[in-house]
Amino acid sequence: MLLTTQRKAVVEELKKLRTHPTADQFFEVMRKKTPKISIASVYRNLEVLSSTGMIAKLETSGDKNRFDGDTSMHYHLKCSKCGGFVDFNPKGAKTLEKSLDEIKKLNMNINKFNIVFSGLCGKCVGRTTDDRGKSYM
Amino acid sequence: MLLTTQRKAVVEELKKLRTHPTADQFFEVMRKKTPKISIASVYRNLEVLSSTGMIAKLETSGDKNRFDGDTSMHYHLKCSKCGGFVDFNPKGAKTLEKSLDEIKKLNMNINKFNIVFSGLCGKCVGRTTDDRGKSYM
DNA sequence: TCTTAAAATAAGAATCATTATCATTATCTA
DNA sequence: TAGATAATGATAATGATTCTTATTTTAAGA
Repeated sequence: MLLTTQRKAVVEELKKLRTHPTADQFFEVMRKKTPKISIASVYRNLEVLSSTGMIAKLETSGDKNRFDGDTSMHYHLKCSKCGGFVDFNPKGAKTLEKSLDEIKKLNMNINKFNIVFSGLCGKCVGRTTDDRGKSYM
Repeated sequence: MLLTTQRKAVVEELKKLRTHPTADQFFEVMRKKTPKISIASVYRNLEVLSSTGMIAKLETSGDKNRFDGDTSMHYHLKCSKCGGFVDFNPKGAKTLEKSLDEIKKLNMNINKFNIVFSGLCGKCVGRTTDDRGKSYM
């Protein structure tokens, strides 16, 4: 993958945001900076950049994928009414219970969680793969 | 919401599966039992049944939503190559680190996790809402 | 058990986010 | 700078999901 001028700009602009935009929302942001950019390039580049770990793809959105310039380990809190996404850093809260206590203090009424670990299963380990997701371990 | 014969059948058939099917995959399963069923009804009923908590929706949009008849608290392990989804019960593993240790024993090479808590944010609590997600707390 | 209103269903059309195509342009390497 | 490779822009194609509407089922009261 080439780190082109456009791709650098995508990473840079995404890192400025704390809004966890969808691809089409981010297209509008990029368009203000570089009006010639194509929506196909935005989709393509968000995908390829997240596959290398330079940005993060939030795959538990319920609807569209969202992207995050912050690749450090953190959780997300999603409001099921307004659709807003905010970060939650579980630094002190080692267990799920502790995290939920912390989240309650944020005035957030959690009623659901989606926890998905992804990687290669036993059958697929050893096969050639394009998966180059960033490791947190 | 009426618990019609069809909806009872949807819940019953989904609970038989451990495959976490997408809506269209589940349509094929249902069709074998009740050939007249419409794909629109499958989408509609999986949605409404998960909104009441009778079944679970796996909001791992990475691709399509998947549905799970098992509504007990558990995590999911997703293979990024073959696309398979399997359950992980974190009963003994209180912390994320412990969970990751357990998952390694399952011969699964995790390189990513998505953790999303959902509910109502401070602004939206108190507003009327259609959100009736099942509470785990 | 009828009757009636409300809710659910089937079938297919419409929508719309995402992906694919392909000609053009940018980038890398020698 | 030239040639090879990869990326981009524009737009068409795809396909999953939602919407529409006529019909059927359901619940509950007479």
